[in-house]
Amino acid sequence: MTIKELAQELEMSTTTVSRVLTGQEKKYRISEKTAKRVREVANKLDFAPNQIARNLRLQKTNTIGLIIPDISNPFFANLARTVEEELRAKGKMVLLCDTKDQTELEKESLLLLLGRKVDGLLVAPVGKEWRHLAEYSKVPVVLIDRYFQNQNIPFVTTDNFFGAYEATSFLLEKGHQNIACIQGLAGTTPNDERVKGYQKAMKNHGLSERIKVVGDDYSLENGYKNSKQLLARPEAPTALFALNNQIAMGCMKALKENGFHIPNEISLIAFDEQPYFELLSPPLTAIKQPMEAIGKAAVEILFELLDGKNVDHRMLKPSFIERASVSAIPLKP
Amino acid sequence: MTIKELAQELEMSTTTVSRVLTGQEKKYRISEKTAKRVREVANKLDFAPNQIARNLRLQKTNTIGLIIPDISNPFFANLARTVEEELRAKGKMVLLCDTKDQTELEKESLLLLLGRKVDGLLVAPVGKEWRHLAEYSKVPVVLIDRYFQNQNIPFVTTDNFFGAYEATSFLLEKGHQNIACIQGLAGTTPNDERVKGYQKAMKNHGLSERIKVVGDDYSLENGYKNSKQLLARPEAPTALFALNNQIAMGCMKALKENGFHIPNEISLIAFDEQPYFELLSPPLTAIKQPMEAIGKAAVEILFELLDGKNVDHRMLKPSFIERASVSAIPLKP
DNA sequence: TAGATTTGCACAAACGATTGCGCAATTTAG
DNA sequence: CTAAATTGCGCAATCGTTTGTGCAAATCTA
Repeated sequence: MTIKELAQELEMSTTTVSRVLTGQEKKYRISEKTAKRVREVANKLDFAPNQIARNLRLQKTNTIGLIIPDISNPFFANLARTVEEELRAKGKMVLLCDTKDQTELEKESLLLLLGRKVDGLLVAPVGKEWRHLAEYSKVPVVLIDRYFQNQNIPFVTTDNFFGAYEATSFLLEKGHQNIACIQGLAGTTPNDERVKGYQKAMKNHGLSERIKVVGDDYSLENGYKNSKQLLARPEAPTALFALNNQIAMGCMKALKENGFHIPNEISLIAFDEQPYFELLSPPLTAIKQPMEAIGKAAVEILFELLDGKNVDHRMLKPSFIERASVSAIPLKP
Repeated sequence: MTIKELAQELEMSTTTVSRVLTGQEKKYRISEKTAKRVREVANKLDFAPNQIARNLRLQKTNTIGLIIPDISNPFFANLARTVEEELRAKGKMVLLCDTKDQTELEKESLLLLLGRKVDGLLVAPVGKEWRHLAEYSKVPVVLIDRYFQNQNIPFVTTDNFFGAYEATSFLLEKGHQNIACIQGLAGTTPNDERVKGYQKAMKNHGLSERIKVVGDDYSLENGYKNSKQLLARPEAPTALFALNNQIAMGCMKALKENGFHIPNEISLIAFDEQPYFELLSPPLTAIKQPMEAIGKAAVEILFELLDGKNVDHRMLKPSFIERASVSAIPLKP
């Protein structure tokens, strides 16, 4: 049913109907009597305006594009959930794109979404390239999680440096000196910041030469493979710091397979909390990112941009969840 | 840049430009020379047609609505991933709605998506009501996971009865007789089918009077609470069958808290496999749903519907993953 | 060479809403 | 009672595409 048919039913012009239904009756001096009748009949006939036509006319779609590297990663799934909820509350819908951590798919997604005239974009970028994000976008963009220094695209992220510094310091205070860090995708900001936090803590304890960073992506396999290699060395580490949840799983798998007892023989900390961490054995010590706050902040910033305001980035503090996967090491003489 | 501006640049009509860019040059006898020039200039100027306008004119949006109870549940997150990938390959995009397992939000989502003229709908419904799904929809709908008997809405689902029957039989063969089943949302088809599978297996072993089904939703808390209650009874079960992954987590948490050793003192099986199950201790025996196949099948069916074909439902076999959370019980005399 | 075909493109009407402007009818002012 | 002001609503353009139809120019037929 179109507004035209509705107008015929009412025996008046589409103009009047439209004005009533968009709440402009006063502005255009439609009599209350007419307005009431319009609303009643529209209701009775279940009239709903064609959004496509509205979008075209109003040059606005009330749609936000959400670009994410991997929705099956619980980190991003949670993000999507919060974002969807917040946007829905503000009358927007979300077009979802999963890039599988491939920059090419990210570019393609960007173009597709812009072609569909989204009002804005929320992007958790792959993180290696940024030009396409800055160039193509005529609409407001907010980056999430991964971002780019000096690029003037607003972002919201965890304070990765702080979290990693804290975690490493915790291990150091427990007496660990031989701590290896298994990183994710090098070159992406969160990863590099976490590595820096780890390095800084090591340096502060005078252990610069003990710094050891291995690994090259955010996968379970990466954690698994590198753990095995580390354990095989003569100077095997006494503690592992896994830079995301999937890497941590890989570590755990490797440690168990090789018969290393956690935490008696080796300690483990993960960046990224997951609900099941408390059920593992031992329960896993982790740095928790404020997922919900991140999602909310991103939407907030996006709306400020849509309002034409100038906004900066936002960096949120992670929290430290101490569990049983870390044990103290007696001080060596 | 609009097609009009592009046409001016080329000094020809929008008609011609449009026909070339939509590949109808032969049908409308545009000379190859002209066509080539159009394509070149369009490329150089990065012209991309306004999809909103196309959608309006073509009465087709190339957009599919995806309605899901909870995207933060890995089961559905995985589903979303597959669906997005399959749809993208076919040139469709997905509008995402999360209903938080509330029928009201599901109805609202349905209306919103229809207002936006999606070409079709993929719905993992809350599952208690179905009228809105059948009534409102002028577009093809495929249900996923939860479905409705006799409703003539095509669906794709795991063979829940079979999976549950198999799991229960496995426990029975191991000598368990006192097996409790902790269910999810009663009244939803997958849940009820799983319960039936459990009951059938028990009956086949002559244990009808030992059938015990408790619980009332798909949450961790439900699994936790009911496990505690079961354990407190004089005739505590020797095995638990948790009807989804979150319930299983709740069971595990309760068992650990109460100091019950799995599987020595009590066995546990979960319906729904998750990647981290193998890392729990003990690794959790589970019934794995063919997630990817489900997503693919759903998209396939949807396209058949869009092609005007008549399709029935599809029921996919789950697989059984045996791990260490079940032990045998010596036969009683 | 005249008429019939074919070739190559453009006009203008959709798609379904919103909105600036105008124009009667009614009310108010004087 | 007439002119001015107000009230109540509709005409038609517009958003950016696609497409049925028409109309010249070029080519072919005989």
